[in-house]
Amino acid sequence: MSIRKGRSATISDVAESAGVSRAAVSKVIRNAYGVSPGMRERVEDAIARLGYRPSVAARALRGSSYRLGLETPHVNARFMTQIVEGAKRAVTGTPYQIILAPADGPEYGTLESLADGLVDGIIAVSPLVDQAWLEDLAKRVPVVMLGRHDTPRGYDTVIGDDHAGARAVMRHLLGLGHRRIAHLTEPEPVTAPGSGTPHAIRLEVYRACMTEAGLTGHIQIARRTANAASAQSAAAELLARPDPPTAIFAGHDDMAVDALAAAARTATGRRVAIAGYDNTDLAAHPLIDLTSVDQQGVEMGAQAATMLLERLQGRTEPRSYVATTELRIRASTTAAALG
Amino acid sequence: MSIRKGRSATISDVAESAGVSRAAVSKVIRNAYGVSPGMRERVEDAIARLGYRPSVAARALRGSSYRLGLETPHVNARFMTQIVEGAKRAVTGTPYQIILAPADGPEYGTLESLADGLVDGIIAVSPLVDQAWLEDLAKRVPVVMLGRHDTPRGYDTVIGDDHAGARAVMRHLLGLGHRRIAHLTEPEPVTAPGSGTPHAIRLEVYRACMTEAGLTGHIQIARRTANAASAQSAAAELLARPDPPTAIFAGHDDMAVDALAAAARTATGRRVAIAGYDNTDLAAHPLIDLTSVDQQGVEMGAQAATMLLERLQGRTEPRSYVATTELRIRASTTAAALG
DNA sequence: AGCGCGATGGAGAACGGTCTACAGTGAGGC
DNA sequence: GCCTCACTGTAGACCGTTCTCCATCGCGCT
Repeated sequence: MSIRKGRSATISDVAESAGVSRAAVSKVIRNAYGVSPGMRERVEDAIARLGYRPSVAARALRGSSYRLGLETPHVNARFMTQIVEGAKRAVTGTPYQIILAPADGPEYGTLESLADGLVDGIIAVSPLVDQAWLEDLAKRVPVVMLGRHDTPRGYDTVIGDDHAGARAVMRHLLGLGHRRIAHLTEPEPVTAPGSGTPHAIRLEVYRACMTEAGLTGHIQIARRTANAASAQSAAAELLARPDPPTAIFAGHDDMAVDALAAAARTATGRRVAIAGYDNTDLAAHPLIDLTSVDQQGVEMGAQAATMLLERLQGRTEPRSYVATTELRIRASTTAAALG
Repeated sequence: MSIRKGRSATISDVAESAGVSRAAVSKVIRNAYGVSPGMRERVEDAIARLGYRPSVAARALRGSSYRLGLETPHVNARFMTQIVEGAKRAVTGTPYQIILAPADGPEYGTLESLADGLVDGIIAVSPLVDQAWLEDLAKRVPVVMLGRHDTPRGYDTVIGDDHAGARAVMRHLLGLGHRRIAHLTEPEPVTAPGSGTPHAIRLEVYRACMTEAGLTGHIQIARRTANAASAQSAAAELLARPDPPTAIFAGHDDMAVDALAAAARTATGRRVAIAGYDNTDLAAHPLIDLTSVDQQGVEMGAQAATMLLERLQGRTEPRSYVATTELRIRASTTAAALG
């Protein structure tokens, strides 16, 4: 009963205080079989009296930490809020909690540090890690990858229908009569053909749509620079070209918002149609009013967490969830006069 | 050497593979005293060969997890990105990592679950927890509170100079000739007088400035509703009053951005001067162009993490860091014609 | 030769839980 | 009266580290 100063009560303290064994206390807190009502009551009293809380570290060492780790890349932060929201919703009512691990630079490091026994499962938004490496990781801890268009082996995936979403954007812009449509996207490695990232597919669809429309000559691609979070300068450079685009399809809303800024900053305050992706909450703001693709980020986050919980229940065969997309047309494309 | 399928290598595996004891391996990975160059090399070889990574859970159980927990409230998310950025920067080059714990509802739960042996220190943005409870928490694990204007005992605090910041906003708005200035703030408990929250102080300064200017009769306070993240409806209600304000001082940028939306949505698209707080990156966007108070969020986050590291080094006397503020005047206040 | 000493490596006890195997106990069936 | 059995509760190993002794060894010194 005498707890050392500044230390929390342990299961031994509770056991001593309740006059039972540690194993008995463990049974009570785990709702395990073989506990008489009388003992349950005594133990619960002792727990309340001492303010006992089980040590996550000790639990994790033996079995589960009851924490799910969500790796959040620094870019595209606004979309992540949807994912987090959904994941939190999915674990409500379960003993599990979501913790976030901000990825500084190389995703490998963040993922590994999550896997170092801290969490029972990982949701990652790191499309660039090697598949073999990922399979290896998934052998140790359940993994759900967000936005990875490959055939998952050992892990699960949650993706949006990037083909449909990107095509909807392009059809919309082409339907408005735009011909000089540019694509604003992520730095090179993220869009490498065949890498299976959402941005690679959106770029690929952009190219395909331009080609189908006979606009191969008007294909223009601008990229956010790797070290700057903002895509403003990339967009500005695009608008300053001799033959500037009349429309920009941005790879996600954060870049689209940056493009809006770049357009607003031009000397003439040029009206250029701008579309984004993810339908983040800022897109609906009347001063931004951004046409964007809703890919149900919240639902994606919830599905990802649910899949992890299923794995922890014992599922072993891989699953994939594909979120449907819907184009939200707003003033950022419709109000721009076609130059 | 034979590692069970799907499990990571343990320190024992490394020890066996290198032909040394577990203690020796531990010494090597901790850079402890008493390691010969020869042994170091053999152990490091074995570590590389097996891809060994120490278990965080086991480390945490014995001593340190090398993780610092940052509790992030769901509201005012954009300000949090600054804090996270700063905290990450401060731990760069140390063995520590930042993990984020999104607070769902009651802060007590999130903080306790962080304190359950998961992290070596806690940065919290939960001004509403009871001081005695907090002191108790701080006895078990180092705690830095962000935005808590009390005299810390046992924990540290990082705050902005809310008196100066709020006064700068009010002086600015009054200087522009506004008389009907409203304050848009957080729900009731967060602004309770004497609670020492930033929002309580900003509200208090608002009242004081209005009173000093002889505008007691024009004091109008609107609050975000507790269950809605957005302050749009609160701002809309404000603008629909019979005697609507010509200026709104919003408690932070997210609410200010909501107020901008509400103003833009009015039938007349009313021009109302709007000022925020925190100078989030969106404030500088030309389509938002929000007057706001820069309180050096990144520096606050960095200071908070640094203070934790100091505590972990052994510091025991409490410290407080007060960030200076600077008003960034933008079009959201200067472009509005005074009604 | 005997001694002290710094340098090196190891043995083994924690840390706080979980979980398996087992002991005790009282009731019921024969 | 004895055996079986369901039900409770406990003992003790184990998870993967850290860390405090402790043993050993080579070496210089008296």
